[in-house]
Amino acid sequence: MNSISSDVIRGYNDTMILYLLLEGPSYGYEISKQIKSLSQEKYLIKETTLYSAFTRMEKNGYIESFNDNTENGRRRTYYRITEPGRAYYLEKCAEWALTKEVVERFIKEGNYSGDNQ
Amino acid sequence: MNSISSDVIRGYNDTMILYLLLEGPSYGYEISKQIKSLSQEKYLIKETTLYSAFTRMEKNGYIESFNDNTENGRRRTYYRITEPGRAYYLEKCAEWALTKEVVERFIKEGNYSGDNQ
DNA sequence: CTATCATGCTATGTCTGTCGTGGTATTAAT
DNA sequence: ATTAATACCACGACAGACATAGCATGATAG
Repeated sequence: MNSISSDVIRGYNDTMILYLLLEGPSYGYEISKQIKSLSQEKYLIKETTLYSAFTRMEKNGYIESFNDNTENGRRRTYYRITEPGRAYYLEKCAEWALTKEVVERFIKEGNYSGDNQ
Repeated sequence: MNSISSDVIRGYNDTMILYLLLEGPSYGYEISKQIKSLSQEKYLIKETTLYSAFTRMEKNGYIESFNDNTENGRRRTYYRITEPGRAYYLEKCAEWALTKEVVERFIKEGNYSGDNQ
């Protein structure tokens, strides 16, 4: 047990992406690297999962795409978070608090001795 | 926000069911009532979700079904947890700890002032 | 005795998010 | 030239959750 299976974190991919977009516009490859490092390699989002999340969230109005026309490097699609996106993110944070509370009533703690790190 | 959407808790239905089975054999209707009350009405598992979880987990060897032949009330299918089921449950608990740790790096706490239930 | 409600379970098909596979294209380094 | 890292996308498969619908028993009320 050193990484997270996808159907456990399912439903929080969008939240993680939006969190990173709160700090400013970004694009696919960068987001995936940030998720990797912020999670300390414990969660690696799949490319297809990421890009389909972009598509879905843009359709839902949570993010907007645009192109960087300073135009020195590679072609990229940038995304920025919208106001509905911020609201959605906050909802998900509240929902997380509830979920955590509920799930933990069904979890037995202990006996995985605190691994350092 | 007073209930939990399903794809958030997806991946923990099995864990919740197994937790309840740790205390002894049980059956569908009872489990659903217990999930409701233990979660303080915050999560209501759908019947079809519950019974398909039973089927899946029995196929995976995490639970076993049997009939109560004291036979005074309705026909029920009871389930008991197996050894692999216990092991699986403990794995999920460990995974939960990891998941929680990761997800919380992407969550902004605060500003949902503790609503009194 | 029949209607109704709570209990208890199952069959069938749909939907959604994740992901495997495979492909395209640009840039930088060897 | 070739390779690796970057950057993205199309397509289809799959699994879990769920809507809908149905069946059957037992208890309670009229």
